[in-house]
Amino acid sequence: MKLQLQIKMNEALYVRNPEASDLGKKILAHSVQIIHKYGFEAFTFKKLAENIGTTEAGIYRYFENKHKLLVYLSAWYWAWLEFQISFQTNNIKDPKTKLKRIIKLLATTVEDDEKTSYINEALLHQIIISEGSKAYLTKQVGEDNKQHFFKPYKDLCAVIGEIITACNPKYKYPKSLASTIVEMAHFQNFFMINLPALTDFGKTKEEDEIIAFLNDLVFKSLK
Amino acid sequence: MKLQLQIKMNEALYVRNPEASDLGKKILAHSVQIIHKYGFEAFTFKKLAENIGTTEAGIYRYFENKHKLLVYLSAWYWAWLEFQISFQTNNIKDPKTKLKRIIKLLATTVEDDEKTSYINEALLHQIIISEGSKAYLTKQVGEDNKQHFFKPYKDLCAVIGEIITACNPKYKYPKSLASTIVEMAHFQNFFMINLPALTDFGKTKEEDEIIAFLNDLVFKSLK
DNA sequence: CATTTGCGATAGTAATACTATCTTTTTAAA
DNA sequence: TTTAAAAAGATAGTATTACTATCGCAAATG
Repeated sequence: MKLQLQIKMNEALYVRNPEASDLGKKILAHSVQIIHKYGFEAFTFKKLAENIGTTEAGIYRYFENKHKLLVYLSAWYWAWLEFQISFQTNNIKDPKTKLKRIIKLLATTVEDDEKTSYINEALLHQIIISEGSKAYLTKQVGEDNKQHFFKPYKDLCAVIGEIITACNPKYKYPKSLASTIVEMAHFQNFFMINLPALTDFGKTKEEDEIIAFLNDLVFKSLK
Repeated sequence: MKLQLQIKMNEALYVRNPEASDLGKKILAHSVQIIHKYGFEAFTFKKLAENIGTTEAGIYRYFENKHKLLVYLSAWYWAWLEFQISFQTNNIKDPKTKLKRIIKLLATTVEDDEKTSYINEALLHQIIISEGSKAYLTKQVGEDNKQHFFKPYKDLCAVIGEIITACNPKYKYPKSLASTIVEMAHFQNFFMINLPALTDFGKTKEEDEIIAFLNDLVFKSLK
C-alpha cells in the first residue's frame, strides 16, 4: 500500500478544489511544468489549457486567475515543506542540530516526492525560488493576507522562530532571523545561478556553500 | 546656483534618453507616481500616457516596454543610493562605523532629494521595496545581466562587500552578506508593514528596529 | 533656409484575461 | 435502473493590453 500525502488547502484559493478531480490534478501538474519552463509572466491559462487538452474556460472553473494559482502553488509548497521538516527533524531533541537540519532542507534541491503524484516538487522548488515572492509582492497583499493565503509560509517561519528561541531564549529577533534564512536560502541560490557577483559561491555553484553561509550567519547570531 | 545630480544610465535600457527631454522626465516622474499608487502589475503605458497627457506611442519612443522601464528605475535607484552612500560615508575611516552608517541608509525611508527634480526618491524607495526584485526575477535575467542592467546593484553590493572585508579580512562570505543585508533591509520593511508575523517589529513598526536587527546580524557575523 | 528631431494624432493587430451559454458526458443518489 | 445533478467540453464574445506603423506639424539646429 502506498501512502498518499494530502495537504488541506485554504478553500478561498480556488473555485473548485483541484485535488478532487482528474482535470484539477492535471491543471496543477501542467502549470508547474509550464511556469517552470516559460516563467510566470509568460504563463497563460490558454497555454495551460492547450497543453492539457482542455479549454480556457475549463481552467477558470478551478482558478479565478493566474495570481490565485501562483498563491495556491506557493501555499502548497510551504505546507509541504513544513511537513518535510517536521518529519525529518522529528526525533531530534537538540534545537541546534534541528536548526542545522532545517537549514539544509531549506537550501537543498528537493527531489520529486513520490507521495504526491501530480506535483513535481523538484520543479516547484525551482519555481518558488524565482517566482515565489511574486505571490506576496503585490498591491493586494493585505487582502490576501486577511484571507490567510500566506498561512503556510508564516507557520513555517513561526516554527523556525521557535527553534531559534529554543537555541537561545535571549536572542531578540527570532522571527526576523527565521524569515531571513528562509528568504536567503532561496535568494542566494537564485543569485548564485543568475547573478553570481552577488554571492561568494559563483565559482563552485555548490548548494553546500549556501548552507555553510546560512549556518555561519545563524549560529554566530545566536551565540 | 543649484547642483544637479546626473546619473549616467546604461543606454541599452531606453530607446530615447528620458533624462534628455521634457517628455522623458515626465515619463520618469509620472511612472514613479503610478507604479507607487497602483503597483507594477496594474501599471500600463496607456495609463501613463493619459496621466501625462501624451499618447501610448509617445511612451514607446522612450521605453521598449514596462519591464525595461522598471529595470531603468531600479538601476537609477541603486546608482543614486550608491552615490548617497559614498557621499555620506566619505570621511569615515573606521570600516565598522562606515558599515553601520550604510545599514542605516539602506533601511531608512529616504526623503525626496532636491538634487534630482523629476524623480521622487521617497516614492521610488517604496517602489523598490515592493517591486524591485521583479526587475531580476524573470526568465530573461541572464540576457539582462549580459547587457549590464544590474550593474548599479552589483556595484553597490561590491562596495559593501569590500567594507565587510575591511572589518574582518577573514570573514568568508562578504558578498553574500552584502546582498543579504541589502535585500533584508527591504524585505524586513515590507514584512513589517504587510506580513508582520514574519518579523519582530510588527507591534512598533519602527525602522530603527530593522536597523538594530541588521547591525546585530552583521557584527555578530564579523566577530 | 533647409533639415532633422521630437511629438501629437490616428489606426490597426495579435494576444490576454476574462465571461457567458449551451451541450454532452460522468457520477452518484433515489 | 432511472434520474438528476455535477463536471467537462465546445463555442462565442468582449474589454484591455501590448505593441507597431504611418503621417504631419512645430520647434530647434546647423
